Amino acid sequence: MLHGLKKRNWKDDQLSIINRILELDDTRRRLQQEIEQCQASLKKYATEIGQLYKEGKAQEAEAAKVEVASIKEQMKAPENELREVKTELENLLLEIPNVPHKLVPFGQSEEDNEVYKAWDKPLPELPQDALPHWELAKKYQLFDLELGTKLTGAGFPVYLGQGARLERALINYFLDRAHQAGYKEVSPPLLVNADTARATGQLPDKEGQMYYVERDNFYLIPTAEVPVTNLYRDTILEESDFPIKLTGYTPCFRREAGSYGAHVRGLNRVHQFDKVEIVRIEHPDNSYQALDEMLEHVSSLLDELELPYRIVRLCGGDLGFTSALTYDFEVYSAAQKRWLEVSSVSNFETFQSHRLRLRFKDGKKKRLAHTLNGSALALARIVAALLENNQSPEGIHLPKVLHPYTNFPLISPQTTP
RNA sequence: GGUGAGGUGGGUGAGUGGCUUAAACCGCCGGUUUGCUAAACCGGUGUCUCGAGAAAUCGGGACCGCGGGUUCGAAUCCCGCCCUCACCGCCA
Repeated sequence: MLHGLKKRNWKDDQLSIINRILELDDTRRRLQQEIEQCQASLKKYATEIGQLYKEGKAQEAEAAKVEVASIKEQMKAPENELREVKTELENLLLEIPNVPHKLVPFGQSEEDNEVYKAWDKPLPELPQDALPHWELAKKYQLFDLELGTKLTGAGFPVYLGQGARLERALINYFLDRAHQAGYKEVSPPLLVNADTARATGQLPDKEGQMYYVERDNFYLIPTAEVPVTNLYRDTILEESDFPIKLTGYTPCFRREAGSYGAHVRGLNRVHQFDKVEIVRIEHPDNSYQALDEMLEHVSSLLDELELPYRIVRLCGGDLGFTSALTYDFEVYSAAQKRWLEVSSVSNFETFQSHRLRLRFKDGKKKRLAHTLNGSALALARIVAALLENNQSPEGIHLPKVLHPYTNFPLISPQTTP
């Protein structure tokens, strides 16, 4: 475990909190035993006193009460100490991220991520006058960022006409494909309470990333992962319930403080975007096979959309707090000449299920299940790449697989808006 | 938003201070009987946590929506909160 945490570039003083936790846990046990012993004798006295009163031995009962009072007095100190120890312990435990899987490479930042599956065909080349997607959006009136700013603020795009229809087409296409792959569709609430946000690990780590509705104490979901995975909070499954495969479309809301400039132009980074998520709850023995299946699923979507992509394995420095192993899918955006992250597929092992109290019966024992999820897919950047890579003098050609969904094969000024 | 009624185990549901170790019924698991199925009968049937043990298991503690309080003793009494249902108001 310590070796694993070093992959997250933990310094020695951070590692020492592990020792502190072990120490606190010992104290906790000792105090708990001490208190429970007292409780046991209090229980005995209570029945005894009841008995004595019934027999009319009031004097003896009074004597016993004095005894009880002294035990209670004696319990006070350990009780207070236990409360403190428990609080400190819980706070420390919430600070511990998931332990990276053995495949996770060492590294500081996304620079150190490992290309797991490269794009082995030539990358598309566009003519010199090729436009980035935010220019194309203006040209064909597909979405409008300034209108969004008027309604809300920066980072809330308004999709219009063919842009809005393309958005809807992609959602339906992704949902249908997930359905075909055996995922059960869920349409969850977009606001969740703090318990829900904590169980999937958004709280306390990503507090600042979520929009918060103070009046009702609700959080706007940053991803469908949160409500969908939480369907199984406080659940005990049978082994025969596996695998559990869920999918859901939701808008996702992210405050995304930080990072400005060209990289966040257009749809590259927005506060609200649409996403179809796939979630799996698996037997620990099968979770890595499930992860591979999810990679296959996402790959097949990108193949069908005819987008060039690569898969990278996140290094320790880039790995999310809750994840044990994450693969990112990056689509090549020809006009921007850069790779855009469009999907992130992760195995959380027992990290979330511990907080979810999501277990299954393994014979007589109960064990924590494994949870996984992945974007399949995130819309905004897919739209960006589709627009840029498929631009041509006559318009933007959409991949065949989308035609039944859009009812138009080409985006052009001539197409019905 | 207003008024009222409620929240008990997998389900229904009894339980107004100690006889509750939460009744009873249903469900589920095991067994007996029986050509098979069914029925009947018998036994078992929660979660968390601490300790002992190689394990089966055994022992302690907590848990009747959540959190406090009263009491020697709380499912039961008191206070706060959350939620559900019904009706009214508003409304896609």
